[in-house]
Amino acid sequence: MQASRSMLLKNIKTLKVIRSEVENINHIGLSVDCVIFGFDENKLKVLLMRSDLEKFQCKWSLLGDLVKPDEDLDAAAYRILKQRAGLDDVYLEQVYTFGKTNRHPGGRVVTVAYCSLINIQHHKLKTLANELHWHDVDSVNDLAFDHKRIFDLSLQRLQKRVQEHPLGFSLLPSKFSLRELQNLYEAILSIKLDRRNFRKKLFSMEILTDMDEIEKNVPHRPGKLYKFDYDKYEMKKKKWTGIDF
Amino acid sequence: MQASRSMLLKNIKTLKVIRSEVENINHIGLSVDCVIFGFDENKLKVLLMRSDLEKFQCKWSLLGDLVKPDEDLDAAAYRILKQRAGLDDVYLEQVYTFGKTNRHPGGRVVTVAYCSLINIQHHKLKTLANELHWHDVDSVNDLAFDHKRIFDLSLQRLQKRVQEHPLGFSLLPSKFSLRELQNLYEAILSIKLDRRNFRKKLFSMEILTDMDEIEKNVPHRPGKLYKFDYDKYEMKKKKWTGIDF
DNA sequence: AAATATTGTGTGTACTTTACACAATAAATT
DNA sequence: AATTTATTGTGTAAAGTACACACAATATTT
Repeated sequence: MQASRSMLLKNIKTLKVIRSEVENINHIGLSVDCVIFGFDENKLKVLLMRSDLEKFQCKWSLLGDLVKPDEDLDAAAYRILKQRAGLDDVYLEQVYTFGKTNRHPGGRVVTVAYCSLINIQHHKLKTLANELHWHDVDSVNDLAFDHKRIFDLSLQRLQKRVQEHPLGFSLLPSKFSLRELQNLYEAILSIKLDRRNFRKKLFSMEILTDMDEIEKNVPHRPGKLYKFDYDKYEMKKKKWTGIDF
Repeated sequence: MQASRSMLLKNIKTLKVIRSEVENINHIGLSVDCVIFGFDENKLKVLLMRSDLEKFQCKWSLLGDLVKPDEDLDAAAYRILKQRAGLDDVYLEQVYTFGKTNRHPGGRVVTVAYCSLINIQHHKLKTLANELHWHDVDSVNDLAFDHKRIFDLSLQRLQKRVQEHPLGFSLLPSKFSLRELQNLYEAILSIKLDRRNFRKKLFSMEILTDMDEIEKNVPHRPGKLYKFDYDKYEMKKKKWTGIDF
């Protein structure tokens, strides 16, 4: 044991050289990929970067990187978001872990997907090492690695979560009209909603505060502005019991 | 590059000896932990094993092991279940990945939790290396590592999933009475349900087939037996659209 | 002043959920 | 054989929720 420790110290340089080989043979790399959703021009968007791997150089990919050995998994996700896009103050949620042996061309890498919803106006992106771009979700198709699958699952998860929890509001300005809110749901869920029933539903939930302001710079009758009241939501939210399938 | 490869071959034994050190310093270990739920005597149960680590020798733990470098993540989960409990033919579902740096005393190990529901009668356990036991879920409290947290989250996930999908049936014999089914839901969700409304709900879903048989060996009027019809469920299942929070 | 685009509002119908009580039956006990 | 016990099987009314649907009011642009 003592012998092997001193040998380790002597071989440290050699180890560094051969580390990539060792990793491929004996170890599993761990990465995080972030699927960041935004909403702009009535469309749901996803933030993508240019892949840094040669093989995939021309393709877009999710915002990802390897997790460091002394870094909490969640912390890695926040670091990556900060490093790749300069994003701070966003809430990330773990989605799923992808672990096929052949999913990454550079060796065995298991990746944990995280996702977030941000207001594109409120978060200015800092482009650093990598090129960044907001893509329409319906035109995402040819991503690097297995990122299309990761993206698809994240979108599916978002569609479910947005129906069960008041997440949608974080994609909008803090004051919004009911039309903006309805457009948001229609975009995320790819459905058409009845305007009267949508309003009735939202008002009956009593989670919106009337700001006594109206929209500006619209070429038609302006709508009233509201904000989402989280406390009211906490009071009123459904408690789930019983079968529902 | 060629030099480093031959060096790798020469040092392979040394590398094996020092691997655990290297792992602690440079690498992240990856494991899978399985949370297996069962149902017996009207109680929800979870399958636990004795920890193999010394420090935790007296504690129970989830069924887990390291993922092999050339093994798909899902495959590792199925292998572990087979090796630890002799279980085959069960459906596993990924729950969450736990990645705090300090979660495992033996070094950096990130673990992916999987969960499953099985019928205790239909799957005979094979105790191999490790002692196994079915524990009542409400009396689970002092597990090894962070397994209590993993268990808690898995139970929470189960409670949600069982309300949205017809998973509960896999915990029962293929022919069951409505009382057994109701007991199951009451046990998983820790709630009391109205018997008449429960029956009405289930019948109105038209997912049960009447087997024209009755219970045996009950000290009271026996109930009719039914089976779950997956095809009917597929036809009838809810499609979710709209806001629901 | 007229045209345009969108806001704001109400009602009836169908369906779903909930609360609640009593007679029928098989087994076990006397 | 009669009684007790434990549980099955059944219906209805009231409250709430979901859905389909049309028209007048208003701010902006032409």
